[in-house]
Amino acid sequence: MSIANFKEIDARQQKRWQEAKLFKTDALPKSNKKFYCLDMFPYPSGQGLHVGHPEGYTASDILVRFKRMNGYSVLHPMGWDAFGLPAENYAIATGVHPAITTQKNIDNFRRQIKSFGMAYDWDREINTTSPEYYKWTQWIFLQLYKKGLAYQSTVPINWCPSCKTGLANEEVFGGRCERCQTPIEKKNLRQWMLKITAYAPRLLEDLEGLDWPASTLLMQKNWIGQSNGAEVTFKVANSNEQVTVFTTRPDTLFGATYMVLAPEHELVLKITTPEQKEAVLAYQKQAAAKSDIERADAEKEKTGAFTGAYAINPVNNKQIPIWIADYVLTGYGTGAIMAVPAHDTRDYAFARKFNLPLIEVISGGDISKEAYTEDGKLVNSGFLDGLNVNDAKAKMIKFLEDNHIGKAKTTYRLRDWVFSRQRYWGEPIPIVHCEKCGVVPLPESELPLRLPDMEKFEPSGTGESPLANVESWVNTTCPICGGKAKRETNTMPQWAGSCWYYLRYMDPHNNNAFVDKDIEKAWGPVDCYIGGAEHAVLHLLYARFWHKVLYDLGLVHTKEPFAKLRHQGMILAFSYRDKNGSYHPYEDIDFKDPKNPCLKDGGGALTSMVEKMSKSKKNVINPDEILSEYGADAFRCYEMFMGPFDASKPWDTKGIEGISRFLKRIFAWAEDIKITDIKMPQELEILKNKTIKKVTEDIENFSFNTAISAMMIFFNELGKYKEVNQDMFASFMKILHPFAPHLTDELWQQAGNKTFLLNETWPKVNAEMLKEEQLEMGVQINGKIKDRVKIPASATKEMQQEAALNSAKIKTLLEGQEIIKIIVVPLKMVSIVAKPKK
RNA sequence: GGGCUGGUGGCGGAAUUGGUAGACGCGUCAGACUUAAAAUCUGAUGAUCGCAAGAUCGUGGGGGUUCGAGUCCCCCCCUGCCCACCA
Repeated sequence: MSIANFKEIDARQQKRWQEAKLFKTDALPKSNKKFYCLDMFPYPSGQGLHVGHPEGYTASDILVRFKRMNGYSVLHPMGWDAFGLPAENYAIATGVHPAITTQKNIDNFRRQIKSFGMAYDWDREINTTSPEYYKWTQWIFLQLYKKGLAYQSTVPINWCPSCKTGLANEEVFGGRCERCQTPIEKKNLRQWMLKITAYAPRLLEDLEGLDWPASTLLMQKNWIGQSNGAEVTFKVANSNEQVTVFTTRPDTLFGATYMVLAPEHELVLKITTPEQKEAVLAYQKQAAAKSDIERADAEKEKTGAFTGAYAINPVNNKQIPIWIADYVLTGYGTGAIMAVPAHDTRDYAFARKFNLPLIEVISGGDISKEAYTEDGKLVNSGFLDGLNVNDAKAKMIKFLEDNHIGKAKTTYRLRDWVFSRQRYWGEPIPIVHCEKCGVVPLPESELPLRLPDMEKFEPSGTGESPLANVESWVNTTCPICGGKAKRETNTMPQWAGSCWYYLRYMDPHNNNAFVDKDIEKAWGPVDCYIGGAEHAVLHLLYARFWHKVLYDLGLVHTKEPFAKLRHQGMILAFSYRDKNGSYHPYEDIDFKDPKNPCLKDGGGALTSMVEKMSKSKKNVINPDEILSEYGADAFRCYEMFMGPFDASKPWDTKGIEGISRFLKRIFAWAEDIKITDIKMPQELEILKNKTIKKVTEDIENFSFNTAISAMMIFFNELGKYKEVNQDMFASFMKILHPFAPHLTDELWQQAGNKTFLLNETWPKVNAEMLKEEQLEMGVQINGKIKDRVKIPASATKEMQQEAALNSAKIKTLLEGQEIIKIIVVPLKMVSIVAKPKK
């Protein structure tokens, strides 16, 4: 019996696969059975692969190998999302060009990913920073521009004083920069914007029918944030001005006791009375100076100022005061609200603070204590009195529309997308600014517009990109008039390249189009997309938006890019702290007493926690080390065995030992056995069929952990046999192959086969065989399990009942008892209800 | 504050529509092999009581529905994630 050398097996098999071009995908699927399985491509960071990366890649690899063995043409590509801040920041610090850093990191990532034996077609590898790729990112931008979906705007943007760049709302968390945690400031800058809001209704509607995790669908829904309500126009008293407000509660219009404009609202200074001017200006100044953190703090006291002006409620002609306050946001609705303090918690707090009146219009609550926001009967509301909230809404909207003072209106929380960054390491925006002609898109023939070489990458600090310093690049001629012009110096955000990469994989070397139409029709859409839940909103929403634009242009044939989506959970790790709070590495810990881990050197007891891996917590696992110790197959199987695919779960290096033992046992067994044409015992045949069925279903359901468990149970039995027939051996090798491809191909070839398992056919389940199985059934008396009896899988209800009543133990227990009822659960149990005889 | 998750042995986790809780693996203990250790193999392993057969209790806590609840209903507690004045 020899010991498996997994390192050698990995190397040998990977070489054979490569020489045989085993993973090469044809230009088009062979039939309509196609399977496009996509991993979210990584950002190639300097740290190398995290143990979390291969979790998703292994799952997609299992699926792809499984589908291929089931006769599908598969597309399974990998590439690099390589633009981004870390490489640029590294360049600023060291002077090393981002292209060099990026290339080095990509080479390392590719080496690591290849070492796991993933069945990627590496001929389709893409890199978002290569001009051949970003040519088409720029090309799509031009299409967006031509459709009027890209526009310039001077907007108060989120400015990170540390990164010296603007950030999208989505990159700001809690008022701080997503990357460096610096508090955000406001800065007015000219920006390129993408009109994603134009697609808000479709981005919402088309979520229906996607096979995505429910929580992700919900997050997208909330992010788009549809709310249905009405716009109502109020005249300003003693003035020609009018204010339109948006409300989701038109039913409460009779309860409006004041109005609030956002401090930045354009009408504020026009309507403010001279007496109030000073107070209003002071408040505006104060609001502008506030940081986002302060403004977003919902717990803080309400603030505001009275303008001196009054608005006329169009339904009852009452005059109500107009205030300004920063709890009303410029960017949402119309930037103005009618305040109904009796039935809105924010208005209630504001009215209490400034002693504004309340009018109850919906009964059911106690408005002397708090705002009442639930349903109830309308009161004090003229023609709405007596209705419930929903009916009142409908009736009010009809009234508003009939009298031309308002209309039904749907608004969205979604904002347009700030699509420019004042950065070097991104796709140049293919636009020139001509002195005569203004904004001129670059002709498509001039793409790609390459990034110029640079030596210094510091941001200008004024808000302009470092590209502004490269005069030879910036100064150009206008494509229309030939006159003097300057290139756009903003670059695209990191999300740009990932908005369409899944299309490029289908046709990665096409020089004439971003993807050939027929090829897209054959491979699209992505059948299964796998990646982390952290992209549940941003990347997935942006990519859907671009896809819909391309769909409208007739360039892709489906409305949605990703038919099915699954997230892998995060891989965490145990960390151990002593009573002083210091972390200790795994090697220093004694686990003798499983309930009380302590330090090996006699130090005190430790408390364990499951946390994210980080150097400071001394719990980082390096995939390269694991791989060289246990081999690729053990790594793959362990990550799949740890727990449910989508749950976050802690890495436990002890756990991989168990998997490694499982694989070693298989190797030792396979080296030892004789493969002949003997007949195997029926119990083993039954178990084999059961296992095939279970593994097949589990792969389809992403239950990889239980699939491995089923194969362990099978092998615990199979491993006892020293002579097996070809079918038994082949079936086991085939179902294990997607999980442990190196070991199984090695053993397959050792057994004299010239083929690769990937080209073999997935084993079929013999349903007849499963009927022969002997099952153990529970017998309950009055709800408690009293005995277990054997029945065949083909047993009828009558046979089950008979078997239960024939049990000696049950007979004894039923002596002197009267049976009231017998419940038979098919193939599971018999439940007897009995009570003592009188 | 809102939304979404999840809470099962010492640990990771199993458990179709309510139907035998703890599969599989780790760890631990005992035994075999060994001069010894490692590796490997065999067995035991939810808790409590008991020599034993067995009994009782057990899926965050408390109630309920049911012949039967980890699973369904009501109340409460805790974890993690996301969003936070969206009218």
